[in-house]
Amino acid sequence: MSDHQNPRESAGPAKASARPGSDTELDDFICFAVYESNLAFNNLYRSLLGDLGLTYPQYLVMTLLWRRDRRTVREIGDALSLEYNTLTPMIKRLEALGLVSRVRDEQDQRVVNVTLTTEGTALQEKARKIPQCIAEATGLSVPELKDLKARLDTLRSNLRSGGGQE
Amino acid sequence: MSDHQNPRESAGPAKASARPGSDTELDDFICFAVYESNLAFNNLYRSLLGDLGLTYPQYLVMTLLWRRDRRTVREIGDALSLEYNTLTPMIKRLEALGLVSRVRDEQDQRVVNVTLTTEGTALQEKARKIPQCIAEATGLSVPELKDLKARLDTLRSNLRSGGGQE
DNA sequence: CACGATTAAATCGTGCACGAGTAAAATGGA
DNA sequence: TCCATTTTACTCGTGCACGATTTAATCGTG
Repeated sequence: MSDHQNPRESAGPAKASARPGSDTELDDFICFAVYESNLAFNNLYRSLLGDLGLTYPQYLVMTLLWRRDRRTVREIGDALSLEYNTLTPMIKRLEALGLVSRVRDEQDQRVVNVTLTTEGTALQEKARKIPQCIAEATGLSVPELKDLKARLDTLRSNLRSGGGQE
Repeated sequence: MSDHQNPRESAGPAKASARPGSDTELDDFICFAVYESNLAFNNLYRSLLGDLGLTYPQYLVMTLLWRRDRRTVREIGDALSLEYNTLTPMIKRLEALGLVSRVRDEQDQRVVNVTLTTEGTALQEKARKIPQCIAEATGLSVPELKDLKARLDTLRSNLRSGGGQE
């Protein structure tokens, strides 16, 4: 009925950055700030990764493999907090692109090992400039980024422990 | 080839929260911290919104309408940074749930006005406790949340201005 | 050895997000 | 007035994310 009823006792008022032009009516939702920041990152990555033919989640998987090759699907899922039903199709797409190969483990036939192909390894060169571009696009200094990351890690840890098995 | 080559001059070292158990190999990516926080929020909202039969993006749309009813699809898209191709099916699902109605504007036949149904308005009562639950699940104080939100707003603004039309 | 329980992975269905393309209404000059 | 342009919305195809279910391999314990 009424026009502006804010649940401000919960998530905080935070009317700081309300510019007249932008419709920031969900200012007091911290989750919305995270949601929007994630969308902004995705869109930035989309333009940067277009040359490589990768999506952002695919880039994360490739980054893991560039750092340490030969991982199981489960290991990748643990690192990215993703389930098999997300990863299996995604890794199959990377396989179709010729970047990774999926082979059953000899010792344990349940396990699928994901390894880089020559082409997948070579792609790392073309991706080397990306972290630098991202860091610059944030417009924040290294200490600021470090601090923000620490706060987000705390937030994420709290959210998982609270929502998971309370 | 080599085992650990970190692009740490760009996105910051940030080896602070590396616990032995959790596989945090993407620590130095600020984007990854945002990505993971967003996933954590989504999963928390999923459990909270299950009773209402809403998804998180649907909840955001409903929240906008609860604050001010009768919005065009464009207004909703501006508020959430979403395109028509995302919103049109989503709002049609809300319509199928009986929560909103979509009617063409009399003056401008291009415009579709989205308004709450009686049922949609009534749903606000059941959703009233959610912001409080979310705020508590973050485990952060109101000043901390306010500060974190301000930093994310800066980050998002920088990302958009840099990646958009440079 | 046998057999229930656990684990790794895959499949299916739903919904969000976006690029590309389409359609129709409204607008703005020449 | 007329027509190109803009605006609003929609459709289609692809990929991510997850709940629910399924399959196959391995483990554990009697």
